Amino acid sequence: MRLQREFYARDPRRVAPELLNKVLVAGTCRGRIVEVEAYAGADDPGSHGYRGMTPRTEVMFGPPGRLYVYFTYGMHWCANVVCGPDGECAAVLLRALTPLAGLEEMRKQRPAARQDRDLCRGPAKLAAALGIDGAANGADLVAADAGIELLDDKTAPPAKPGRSVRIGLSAGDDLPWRWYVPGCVDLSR
DNA sequence: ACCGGGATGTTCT
DNA sequence: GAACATCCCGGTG
Repeated sequence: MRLQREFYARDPRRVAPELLNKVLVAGTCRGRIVEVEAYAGADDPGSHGYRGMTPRTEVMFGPPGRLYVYFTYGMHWCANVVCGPDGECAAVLLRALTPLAGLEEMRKQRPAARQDRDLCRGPAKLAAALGIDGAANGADLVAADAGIELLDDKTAPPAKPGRSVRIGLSAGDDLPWRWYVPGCVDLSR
């Protein structure tokens, strides 16, 4: 069943570990979430929203359950799930998936991937594999806007998720707000 | 396997 | 003008 609004409307550090083992659907593609990172607002120097709302980060401050998709390094898109109450800056970055369906489509959209295990091993890789770009920014997952939604297929999150500091940051890199499925072969890096 | 550098352009100072 | 929630490729061992 599809995740509902109240699931998202909480602290991203609470939502993040619960997103593990949920299923991301985008068109014909599906993947199981195995790695995430939480981002907050004014108290999180690693967040895009640290210095307040800008045109780019507007969605992050809006209602929960929407997709925040940003462009970085001149070529990559990354997808977040907006969390917390409307008006607060909070989101969870999707960092890695285990591919479940639509593998042919993913291979087409990720020509550089040598093996299927490389299709969704990283935030920009999974966005490319599922065809998620700026057009999906602000899409409401609860309404399955743009064919994108999050499902609970009754696979429980890991009882003891792995946890570490977040990856690739120059500030806020001391906060242990990354969670992952321990031992999973599809993690980033 | 690991490491180093280049790609590429939007966003904000 | 600098930074950037990254990835890919080509080097070496």
